[in-house]
Amino acid sequence: MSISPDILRGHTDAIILAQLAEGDTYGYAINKAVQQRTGGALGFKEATLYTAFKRLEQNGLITAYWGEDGPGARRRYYAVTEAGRAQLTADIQEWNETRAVLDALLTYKEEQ
Amino acid sequence: MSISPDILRGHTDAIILAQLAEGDTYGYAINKAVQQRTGGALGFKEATLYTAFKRLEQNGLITAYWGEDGPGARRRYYAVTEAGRAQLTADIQEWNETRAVLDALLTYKEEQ
DNA sequence: CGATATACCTTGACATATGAGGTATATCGT
DNA sequence: ACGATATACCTCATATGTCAAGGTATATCG
Repeated sequence: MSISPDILRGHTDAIILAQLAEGDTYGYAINKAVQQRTGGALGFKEATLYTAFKRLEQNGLITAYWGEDGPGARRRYYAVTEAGRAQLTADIQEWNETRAVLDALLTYKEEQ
Repeated sequence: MSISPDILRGHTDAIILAQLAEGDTYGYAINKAVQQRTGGALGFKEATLYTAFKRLEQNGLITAYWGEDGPGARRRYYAVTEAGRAQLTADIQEWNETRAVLDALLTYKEEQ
């Protein structure tokens, strides 16, 4: 089983911000990194990814620039802003709260 | 901070099914139970709740009937079906996978 | 006897993920 | 040399679920 769209929803931005917090990178690489880190359990559809970049940039959470080197010139790199880092911190906190809440509501069944 | 709509999305049905798995009950009571169990961190908007009941019933995961006793006659009770129990099991499994994936992608920051 | 809690429901608006489609270069095997 | 695949970007229309806003009615409590 993999993660459904409705479950992914709301976490996309946080995942991207978390990747960018480790250093500037570009869309394709972010997606590969996410796939590797999750053992293939989670990956973005391309439309999801680029929609998210647009949204994050419009919200001032990331900035974008084109690569300058030869073969990487076609890559669009992203950098997280200060506001983006603050948002990531808030997102992680919300995730911790979400995990506690859903564990309380869903995991009782395992105890039976 | 409380759980945002986009984070809640996709978990609503599972939460309702989990409540119904403990015994038949009705909308208002489900919402109160969820609020109590989460210390107020999570509660359904009424429109969300009744939209979910409709969806779950159409998908054959729950069945509905009106209460028969005096003051409870206005209550619409729901019961989880076999398909609903199977769905809940799958939902819990997906939640466990989601928790592992998001912990891997988001919690690195705590280690710094 | 007025305010609040209980209890149900519908409709339209909104945001996000995605399918489907498009463009172009680099790399690798044969 | 060249076809297949990977890399790398993008847009548009659509589907779905949550919610704000609105409505109705009974029960309870001060």
